[in-house]
Amino acid sequence: MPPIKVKMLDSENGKGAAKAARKPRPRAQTRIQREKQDVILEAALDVFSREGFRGATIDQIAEAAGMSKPNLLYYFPRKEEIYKRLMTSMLDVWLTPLRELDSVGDPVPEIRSYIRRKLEMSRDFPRQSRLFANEMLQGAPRILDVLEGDLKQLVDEKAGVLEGWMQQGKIVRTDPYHLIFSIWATTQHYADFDVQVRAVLGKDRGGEGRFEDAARFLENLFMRGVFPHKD
Amino acid sequence: MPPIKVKMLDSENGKGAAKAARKPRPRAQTRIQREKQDVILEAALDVFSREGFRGATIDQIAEAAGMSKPNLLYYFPRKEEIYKRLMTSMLDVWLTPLRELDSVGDPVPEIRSYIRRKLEMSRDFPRQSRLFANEMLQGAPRILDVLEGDLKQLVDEKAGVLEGWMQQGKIVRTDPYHLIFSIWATTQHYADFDVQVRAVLGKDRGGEGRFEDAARFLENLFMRGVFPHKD
DNA sequence: CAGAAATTTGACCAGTTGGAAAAAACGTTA
DNA sequence: TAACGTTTTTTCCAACTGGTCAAATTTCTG
Repeated sequence: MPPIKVKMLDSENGKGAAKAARKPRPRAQTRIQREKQDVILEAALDVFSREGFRGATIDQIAEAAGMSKPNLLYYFPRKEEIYKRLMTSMLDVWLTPLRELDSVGDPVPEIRSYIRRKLEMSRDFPRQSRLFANEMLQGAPRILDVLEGDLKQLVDEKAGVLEGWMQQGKIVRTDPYHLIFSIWATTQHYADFDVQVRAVLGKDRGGEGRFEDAARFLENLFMRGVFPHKD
Repeated sequence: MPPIKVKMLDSENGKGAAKAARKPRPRAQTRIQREKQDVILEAALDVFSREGFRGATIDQIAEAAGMSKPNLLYYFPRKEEIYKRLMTSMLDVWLTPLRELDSVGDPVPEIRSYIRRKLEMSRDFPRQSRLFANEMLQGAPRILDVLEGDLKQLVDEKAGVLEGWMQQGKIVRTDPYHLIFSIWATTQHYADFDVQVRAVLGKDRGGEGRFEDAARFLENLFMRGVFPHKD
């Protein structure tokens, strides 16, 4: 009955999707459908990223989206659908910076701008970062297959790129996987642990400028640490 | 009625604690009380670190602790008590490595061993790390005062130590706060994002050796990045 | 061992939760 | 405007939630 078909990263259940409608015309999405779905996803991002999957309630999401619970359930027949949709779309965006790491480019600006872009994502999409972190903390029960599949593959490839640069002597010889981890960790920290960062920096230094400072610091850390130095 | 008095980092509610017992003898803790409380806290750490405060249920904790819900509630009359106890004791342990950073020592081994100890904590107490991370993701509603108080104070002090070293030219001149953040981020990553790390490293490299590799990598990153280099 | 204190259990409760069903309201288009 | 598909609201429910309470059981102490 629900007119929304969601592409999901399902792995186990293949039963709920049956129940063929009498009029099998899916009939393309309405304008309202698209709009409301966006509103819901936006609200859900807020709630899920704070409370995690179990901690979030449909009521909270519905209220944040400015609609009644049954109305919300009309668009996403179950809580998990919302979460999955958020997850997949987030993962896609989230990995774009790494995908753009180009073996053809020069290592220094390539790595530098990768770090910068990742930091910008923490600044501009902190909730997505937290959503992801929340899933990780829970042991990634819903996206483990993605991690072991697409993500591993992408990282393997980029680790290869880094290793190539190392062999050419363009960057210091080190573990490419842990290098990637450290970039993830340091940049995402500013989204996931934002409260702590701001609390420690205090009112004066905890403003928007903290991202500038972080960028400067990280660039320094990685450049001096990762690249051969001759001074 | 409940014989357990918990030291908590309360900030607002000062009402529930009243209700003076008729026999005001607190009567010291029983052996059973100590044992069971430990069992409960252990179980609660498991559940809270995975599900967060809201996501965790007393039933889950009780089952993990091998006792009935009312029995558990006999020792900790409310869910929040358990959480607070975990939080305070965890925070204390968690900051020990930073407290030990000694201004008198030599910067290189001091910072190096700080990183090592933090990484060891991620390896040996990953659930504590995740518990903390979970609280951060939620905006630290229950420990914000600690962050802005004790934690900030400690970090301010240690940032001062780092700055001293910088002025002596013993370490590279950089932002001491973000340096501390980056050590936190990179080391805690191996606890909080453990699933991801293992998924990406794969079966062959994802074993226990990953902490060795991480230690080697991080040492390299920070030493070469933070300290003046003359080769 | 008796009695008291400590511990455990079972039954229970009110509020919340995810979700179903159906009817009502709305919008569109022939 | 009538008919039909879409959207929204109302009502409802069973399972789960945090927590209470009194009774039953176990453990300790004199």
